[in-house]
Amino acid sequence: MANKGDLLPGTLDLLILQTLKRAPLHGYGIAQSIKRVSDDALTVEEGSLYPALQRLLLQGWVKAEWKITETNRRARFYTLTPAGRKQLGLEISKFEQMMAAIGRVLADAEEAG
Amino acid sequence: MANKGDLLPGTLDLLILQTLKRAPLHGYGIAQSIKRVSDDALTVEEGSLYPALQRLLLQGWVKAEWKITETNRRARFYTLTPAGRKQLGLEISKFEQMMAAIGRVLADAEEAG
DNA sequence: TTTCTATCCATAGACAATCTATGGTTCAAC
DNA sequence: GTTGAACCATAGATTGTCTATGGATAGAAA
Repeated sequence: MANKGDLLPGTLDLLILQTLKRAPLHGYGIAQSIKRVSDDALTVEEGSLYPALQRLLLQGWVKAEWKITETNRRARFYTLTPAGRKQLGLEISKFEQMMAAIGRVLADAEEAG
Repeated sequence: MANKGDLLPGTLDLLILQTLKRAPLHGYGIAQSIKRVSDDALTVEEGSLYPALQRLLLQGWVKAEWKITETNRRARFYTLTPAGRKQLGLEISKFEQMMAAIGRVLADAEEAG
């Protein structure tokens, strides 16, 4: 089974927060950015993205304001809050610990227990 | 939100298959092994483990037989099948691709788009 | 001989996170 | 005036993991 989806479950918030760390962006732009920066390996569906943004708003990790885009449209721009920046740090370190742990399991060859 | 759990969603099958690659094991032993090899960073709850094993059985990636343990108990020993071994390879490479992609996003600092 | 702990099995139900599907608005190009 | 891309957003299905529960047995300790 594993994951049939477009990204690893549990990593979406991390990806969004990290993307917003670079600069405030609207939802569509966030999805584009993640796709582009990951060389098309990660695709965030809108049905995943907007609920995630709602969660992040509720947590106070991002804030949103309506602005006009370069293409002259109304769009909600999301900005990382200080709390969000802190949260991003937490998630990164948690994620790295996970990766290290999984790496140990994958690297494990053969020894006594 | 991220993940409150004990492991990254989407990685459990990978961890189980990898653990069984070393040697056939019963459920309890699989959980112990993952915990030990990961230096206690990854804990697989029984309520996660057994449903996962059922899925793996259904997929034909592992097979099971009742045996007697070293401690003289009846236990179901799970063994990786050839298909399971192949699947493990797939999941590892998929996982590594994911990690690389996420790594690119995390490493991304500041540039035009 | 009772009781406790560790070893083992397994399922039901809750919950969280993502995806699919849908529907809508507006700008710009044709 | 139609099309397509840029944008928003929600409902419902699905999946995966966790919590909670329940049970059996071996061996040690009391």
